[in-house]
Amino acid sequence: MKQAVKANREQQSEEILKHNKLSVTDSRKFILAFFLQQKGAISHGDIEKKAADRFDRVTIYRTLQTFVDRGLVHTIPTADNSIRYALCKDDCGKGEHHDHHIHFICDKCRQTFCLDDVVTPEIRLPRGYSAGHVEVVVEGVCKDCR
Amino acid sequence: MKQAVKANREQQSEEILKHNKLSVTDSRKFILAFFLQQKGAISHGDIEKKAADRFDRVTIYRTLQTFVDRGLVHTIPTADNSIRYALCKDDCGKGEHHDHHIHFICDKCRQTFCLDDVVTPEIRLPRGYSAGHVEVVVEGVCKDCR
DNA sequence: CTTAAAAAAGCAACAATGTTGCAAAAAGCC
DNA sequence: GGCTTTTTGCAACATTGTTGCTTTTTTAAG
Repeated sequence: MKQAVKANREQQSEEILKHNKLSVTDSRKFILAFFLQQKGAISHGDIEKKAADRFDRVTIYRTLQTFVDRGLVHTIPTADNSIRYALCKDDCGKGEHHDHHIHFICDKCRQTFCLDDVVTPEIRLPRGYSAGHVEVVVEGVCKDCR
Repeated sequence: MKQAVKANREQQSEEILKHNKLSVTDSRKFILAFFLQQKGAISHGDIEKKAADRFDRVTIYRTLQTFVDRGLVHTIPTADNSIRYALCKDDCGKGEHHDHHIHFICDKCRQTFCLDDVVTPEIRLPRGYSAGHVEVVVEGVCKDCR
């Protein structure tokens, strides 16, 4: 049963890669499947632990970079100097990101979530400043930990 | 003339340190004066460059950590893996931070500013989530670069 | 001003994280 | 299958951050 779910994620990963005109390789399938399995955002370290020597560290860095470049994942800023990555939703697609959603970091489980349903608010800036991207990170307790 | 301004910042730094019951040392005065001089937020690297071997790298790390612990400065999350620090305003004070303001990163000069007058908006979270701290980072073009 | 206790700085060594160049291997394509 | 392009693995290196310990500086008290 669980085997079937995993196989499905592998299948799904392969389709996503092809759809984005990326070569289908073991590491990319593995990392993408990890993203699909994961509810929250993940870091390079998370992948390295999970992969456990199946791939070179450098490969993981490069794969993540490729995914970011192609708009498959986006980065989430954190205060503790560890870049986290999360899968982009369909509406991100090629080129620009439309990640209007906010990010949530749980103080207890330390997981990072994309709250896709919560839209970033309009920010009124002082005269002279023009806004591009707005990033909102909320820290608190998630629904599983409360 | 400029000499006087600099001397004044040194003086001011010393007062802040004493007010926070911290020993007055060269490195602390230097780093605090740098914060006072700077409009935006600064990183460990910025200080290291500015200090140019006057202090050990470790001392800078520890000084920054002390300042954060004592509530003199706060950290700002960024997407590019470099922790940035900014001076806290008076209302932060001892213990908890009240940095309700948002942060602004200029795409052109890459400086980070605290927009003290812009208050973080209320965020309506999905059922089950409870919010603690809310961090808003806006990227765009600052008033000096437009 | 001198001095003893406390705090901070400097040094060295280490750990973690991220980057680059290049040769070998795998994927894509006819 | 064979050829071209892309990706991987490896090694070496750069940057960033941490820890333990000794020396120096600061503080506070006489």
